[in-house]
Amino acid sequence: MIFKKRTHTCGELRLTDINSQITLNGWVSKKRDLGGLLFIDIRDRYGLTQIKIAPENTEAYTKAIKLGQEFVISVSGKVIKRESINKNIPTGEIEIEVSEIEVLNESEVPPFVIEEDVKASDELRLKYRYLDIRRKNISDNLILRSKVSHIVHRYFEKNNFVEIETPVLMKSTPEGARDYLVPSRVHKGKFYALPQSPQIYKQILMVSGMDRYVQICKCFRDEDLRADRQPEFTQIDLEMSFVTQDDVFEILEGMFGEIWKEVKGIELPVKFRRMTYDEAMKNYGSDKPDLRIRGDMKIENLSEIVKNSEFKVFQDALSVKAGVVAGIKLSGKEVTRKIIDSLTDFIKKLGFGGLGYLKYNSDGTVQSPMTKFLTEEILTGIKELFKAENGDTVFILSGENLKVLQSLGSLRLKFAEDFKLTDETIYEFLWVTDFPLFHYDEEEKRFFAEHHVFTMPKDEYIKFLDSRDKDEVESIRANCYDLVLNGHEITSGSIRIHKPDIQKKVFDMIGLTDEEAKMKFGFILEAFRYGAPPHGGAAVGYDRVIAILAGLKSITDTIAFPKTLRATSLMDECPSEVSGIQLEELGIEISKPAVKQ
RNA sequence: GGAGUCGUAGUUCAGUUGGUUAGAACGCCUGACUGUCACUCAGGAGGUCGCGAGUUCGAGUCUCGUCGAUUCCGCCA
Repeated sequence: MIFKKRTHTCGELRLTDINSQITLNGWVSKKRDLGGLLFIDIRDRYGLTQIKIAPENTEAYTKAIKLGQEFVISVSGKVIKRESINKNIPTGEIEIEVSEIEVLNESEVPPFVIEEDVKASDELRLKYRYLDIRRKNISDNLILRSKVSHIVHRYFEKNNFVEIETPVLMKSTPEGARDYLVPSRVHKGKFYALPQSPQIYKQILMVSGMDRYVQICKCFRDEDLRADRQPEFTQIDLEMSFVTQDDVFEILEGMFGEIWKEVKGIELPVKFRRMTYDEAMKNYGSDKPDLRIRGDMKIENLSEIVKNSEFKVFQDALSVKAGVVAGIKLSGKEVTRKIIDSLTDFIKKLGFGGLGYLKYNSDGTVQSPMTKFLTEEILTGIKELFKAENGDTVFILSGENLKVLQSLGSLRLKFAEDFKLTDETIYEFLWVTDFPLFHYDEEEKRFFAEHHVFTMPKDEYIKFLDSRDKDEVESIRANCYDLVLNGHEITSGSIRIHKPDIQKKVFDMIGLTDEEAKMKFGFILEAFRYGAPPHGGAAVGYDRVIAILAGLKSITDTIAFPKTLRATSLMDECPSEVSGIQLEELGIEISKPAVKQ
């Protein structure tokens, strides 16, 4: 098909282009028919330009009058100054006096109007994603994503990293998340797995001497989804040899520094704040604290102050070994009966009997259902600890340590949201370090690796690898770290075990026999026997980073073709059934679901 | 796997205590209008109230089931 190709995009013409003869290609966005004069906004991904068609130009006018929304057109004409300026768009000072118009393609009436402030539901937008992407709000995210990708590639090349592609069809390793499986036709009854991350390959590449590896890669996890979790997502995956934790931090700080500088024009600190996991849990009840919250709202431990209290709820909590009484202060907000009730509801859903509170009224009195159980000394102690002033409210929970801290952490976030205490204009990066290596699972009565089985314990804890005492084992801290941004985990990594004896002890701890270890991880263990260098790395949750840069709550709109929470694609309707022949070739039979009565 | 919210015109929504012919806005179609930019004005078409069952003289409205979207917990780095 021959057509007049564009000389400019729909976003670039300005006053300086006046009198130029130009051609634009794009979509009909809006038509304003004044009976005689006809104005049309023509759109492409660069912007919007108004074209003017006068009835005197009979041929162009007859064509133009019949144009519908989303028709694809080529218009040629002269750039002229507008009689009345539109300040809302960059091309608002000019318009095109059309001499010639060509319809390149017609369009059916779209199922929703393509405009920035779209009214359509997510469901409809996903079904017609190609129309959704015509909206600037979405296309800008994809363009941003591409820009960051270029920055990342450039940065790592400059830092002497090698970009290596690792297999998408790999061996299923049952540790961690559920794998997506791909049946093998050649080996009936056997399956490949799609990578949850290229973890094992990148460590083997370190054994190969590749030294500094990076890859922006797709990862897959067959788990239930959330707003910030898609079944397939993207990581910036990296691994380095002969490094310590600080070297990995430095490389990533540099990377985020460049991204923020180029995308946001913001200079990030050269080094990010750091906090240990234990500090984060103790102060914020979370391993990914949001540090943007005004007043910080740290959790305070009240166990010492109330230990002699006769209040039964506190006594019960403190009588068990891991029991604690702790609280959090909400400053200067009017806490009504209604708010207390809704907070109590919130806390009850987390498994508590109730929520204690001390409300310091403006007249100096203290309002609380607990005052009658607490002595003057205790009340003073609490008030002093929190530096509570009139108008503040202190909320108190008691029970098992971790649960109390996490729940106060949730409460902290809820306060931040309900009372708008978060400074949305800043970016708070934070390294959380020294994660526990293991946790004990009460149901399965065994230890599990907190991060993954190749994580190196910190030197001073290696002695506990032979212990089986729950407290001792759970006290082991690892060379394992997360990077947290505004309360979101955006990077996770560790220094890996490169010594076979330590690796064996870790396998022993999680109850993996030599034989099982060999079956699951044999190839990597074998590789490690041939001179594995000390190494470590991390993986950056790319979709989340883009979402934060774009100011989005969900990662969905950072992805061109995302899936729903039930892991389907509404546009192409996958997953879908396959033919009997396809199944037969794979040696697969579908078991019939039990008929419901 | 569990809990919540939502599902009514092409779209976004309203629809009272269960009661006659289910409404609005935008979009669409027709007509008028030569400086609009959310153009304006006049008229018109457009409905399996997600689907199925039940209660009832009568269901968009109540009950149960089911499907889909979404938020959270479990799960997941």
